[in-house]
Amino acid sequence: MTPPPNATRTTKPPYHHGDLPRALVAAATRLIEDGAGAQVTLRAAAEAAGVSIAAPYRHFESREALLAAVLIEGFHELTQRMEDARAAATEPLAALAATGLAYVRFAADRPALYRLMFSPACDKAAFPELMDAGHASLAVLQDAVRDARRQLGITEEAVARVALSGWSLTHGLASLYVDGLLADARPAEALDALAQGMIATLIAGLRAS
Amino acid sequence: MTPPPNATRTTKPPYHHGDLPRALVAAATRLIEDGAGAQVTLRAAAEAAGVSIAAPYRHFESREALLAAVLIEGFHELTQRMEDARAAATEPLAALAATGLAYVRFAADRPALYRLMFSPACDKAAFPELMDAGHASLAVLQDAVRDARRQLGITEEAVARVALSGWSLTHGLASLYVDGLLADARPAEALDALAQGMIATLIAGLRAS
DNA sequence: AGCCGATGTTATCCTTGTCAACATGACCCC
DNA sequence: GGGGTCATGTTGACAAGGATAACATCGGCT
Repeated sequence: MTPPPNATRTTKPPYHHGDLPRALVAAATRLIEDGAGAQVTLRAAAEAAGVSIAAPYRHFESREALLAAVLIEGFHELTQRMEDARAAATEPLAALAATGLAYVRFAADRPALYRLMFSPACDKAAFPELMDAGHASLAVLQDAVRDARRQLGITEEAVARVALSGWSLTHGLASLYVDGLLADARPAEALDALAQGMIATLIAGLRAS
Repeated sequence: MTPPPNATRTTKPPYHHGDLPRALVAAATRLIEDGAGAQVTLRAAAEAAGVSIAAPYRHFESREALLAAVLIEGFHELTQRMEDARAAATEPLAALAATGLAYVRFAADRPALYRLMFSPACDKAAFPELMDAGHASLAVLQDAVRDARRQLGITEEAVARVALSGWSLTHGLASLYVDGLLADARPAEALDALAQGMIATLIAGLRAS
């Protein structure tokens, strides 16, 4: 798994070692999910990628920059999952609920990564690309809300605010889950059920206004 | 400010230096809020408290333990604020909304601290007291929900689940705010308005079910 | 008064982020 | 094909910071 299969190979293969940037991101991701969490060490990532300690600096300005790259990829995956879920539904309200559910499921599937994506371990303001990736995820939810505007009975200007409500709700639930503050909701099914219930309640509240 | 005035002196004054544990927690809190964030350094806290580098180890097992103490105090303050807000309202539904609003305001007032309180910088599972402090805050919200059970039209067994919804919503909003992902909602008033609207929507949704 | 243990200090080690100086080898151009 | 050039990778070193050990100090108890 160290040499990641050229899954979404968009950039041309760089130099003689292979794709070191990608290898480093993959190694760091793996380390994070294997328990290192926010304390991933640049040295460990370099070693896992099979290069020397200083090699990463040819591709990343700092440890934090590597972390940012990992998180950006995380946001891309999140965006993808939300888009897929949204596209699979046939009806706007169902699509909206599915989008929210996909969000929570992502957090449940990749808790360590999700945690870092919303942690001060990486100063988002310092990495515009990271901020953009985050906003791209939010945009999916906004689109889903816009599609369900009629069913929700809201105006176009309210879309952003309503999307924010949805994001807050799912993000809050997901955060509590990955932080272990949800003693119950242990099996993933329980979390799923909780998320679905909450989303339904919020939608009901919107329609009642 | 190095020798902190014995503000809420509850433990007996220890030894000859004064109350070093408290001084360290205060110093660390200050450093965190002055921009150090999760990268507070044990050395800096020790220096700010006017003691040598190794002194903190007489009172805290590790840097993380000091951090945990800071966060515990943060949760206590959060609990207090929620309780005050809840007590000030005269009607159950208003009390519930006020409790949620107090939560968001705490995050807005002390963003750096709030951030750390829900970050992987400190492994909550390793500090039972920290976990307890967090649960105490949640308990306030649960009590507020229980008081409004009739108005919300929910059963006693649903209380925990509904409280969780409310916590998720407010925590999500607060998290997005302190993470700077809310480009809008800059002035605190906007955040207040957003929070109130969301809480009202959620309550409406609960009553509609 | 004199002991004891809690508290604080000094010296030191180890990990880790970061940088500078050097090595290498792929690609381009003639 | 051969040499130049620049991106890429390596070695070595430094500084910051967490952690510990050995020593120093001071208050309270007997």
